[in-house]
Amino acid sequence: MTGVDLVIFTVRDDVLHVLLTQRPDGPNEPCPGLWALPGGFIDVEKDASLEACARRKLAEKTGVASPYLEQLGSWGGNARDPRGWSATHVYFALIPSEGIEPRAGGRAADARWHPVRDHGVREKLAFDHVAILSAALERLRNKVEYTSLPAFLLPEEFTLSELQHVYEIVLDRPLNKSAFRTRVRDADLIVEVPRQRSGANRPAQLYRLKDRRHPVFFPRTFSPRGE
Amino acid sequence: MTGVDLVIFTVRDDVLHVLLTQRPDGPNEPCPGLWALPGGFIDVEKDASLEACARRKLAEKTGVASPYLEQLGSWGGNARDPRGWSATHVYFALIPSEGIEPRAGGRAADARWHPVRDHGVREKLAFDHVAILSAALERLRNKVEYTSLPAFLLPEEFTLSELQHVYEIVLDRPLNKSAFRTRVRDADLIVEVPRQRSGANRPAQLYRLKDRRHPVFFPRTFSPRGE
DNA sequence: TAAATAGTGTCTCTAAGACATTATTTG
DNA sequence: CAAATAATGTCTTAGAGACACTATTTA
Repeated sequence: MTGVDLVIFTVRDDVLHVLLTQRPDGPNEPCPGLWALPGGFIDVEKDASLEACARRKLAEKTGVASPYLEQLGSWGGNARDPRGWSATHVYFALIPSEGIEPRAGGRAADARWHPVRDHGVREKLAFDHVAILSAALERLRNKVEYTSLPAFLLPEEFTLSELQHVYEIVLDRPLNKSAFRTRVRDADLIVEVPRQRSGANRPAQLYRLKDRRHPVFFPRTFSPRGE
Repeated sequence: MTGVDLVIFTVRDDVLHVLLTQRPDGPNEPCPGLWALPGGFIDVEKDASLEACARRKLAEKTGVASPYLEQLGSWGGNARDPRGWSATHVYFALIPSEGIEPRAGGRAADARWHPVRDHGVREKLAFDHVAILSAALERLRNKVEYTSLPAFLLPEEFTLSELQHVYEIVLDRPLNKSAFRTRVRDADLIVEVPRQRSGANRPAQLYRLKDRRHPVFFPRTFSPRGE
């Protein structure tokens, strides 16, 4: 049986979160009551491709129409599901948290954002989802070093300080301000919008992405970890 | 029906090659006579996992026991195979060409190395294998910029000049000699072997990889120059 | 000796990092 | 005014690129 699973990340209250659904209880249900990555099976009528299936499930769970989505990989074997040999195609999504509340749908008894600590989530996960989540985190943290991925965690308009802040959250380390700004400018990934964010201080210029679907690759990583 | 396909690269006569098999002719065979990536279906008895299946097929086709192997991604949809909705898990392998001759096995009428030009191969390919090969090439060429992947295309012992040469073949551009050498040295990925390669010139020191399974990631790409 | 390739040294340039400084708002 | 954050400038440093130079072998 071939399925599609999703690792959906967002940032809420300055912490990275992942969306999980609770497995239903029941006599023939595998991993009853455990938290799992949202997913399901391909509908050969509705889904023209694997990615179409992933987009459909993502819309069902979050209501987000066009988030950043990329394939993470696939996991398959005889040990991951008590019912026998199985394989799943896993996709990886980044969405802004503003105005998004997870929806319970179908057999997913409950869907909730879970804060991501060091290498995963506090709760015990179903199937091999610990390994999948861990791979997703590794992918995210690697790509943050040399791409514009964190921008997809922000709402449509954002300031440069806000952008730097999500980078710092995902990387879990501070970045240099002027280096960050020249890098972002040089990469030509954002455009000014004629508006500013004001507060009890100097107002900040607002920007939006030139392309909300494709990330930009920087020529270097942030900090050559030569150590 | 879920399958596993392989994109197996090697370098022969200073040119990148990919291994292809010819589809069998027959009344109910899809894409008869066209060249295709080697692959097949999972054997739930023999294959404990997707990767195990890929390694088994690779050994069958090439006889290579422990090559560099990584997952490339999966392709699935209703348009890729005339028989209907299908999905395949694709793996990506790099092997040295020395002493390796492709083996025809099972229904693969013929297996041959095909030179890779710009974006693929001269022959028409079966199914969606043009897209898969193109993705594999993109992955390879990207990773060559910041990893030690090309080293897996060389035999166990090699000189620094030979290593630089495979990089140049895959990248299709010359590299700076001294920069290349300091980078490789600093990355701590090779060790000297007490032997030299001699010819009609100064003999060259031979090296081997410290780890023939995992690539090393360099802190920067080769040429950040914004084209 | 010349030819050939191995291997190193020097200089420049780009972009990151550290950190100080200036700018512009509100209370 | 002070407080707060935005935005920029200056100096240093790491590593890539260009390219010249030295080293060591065979014929």
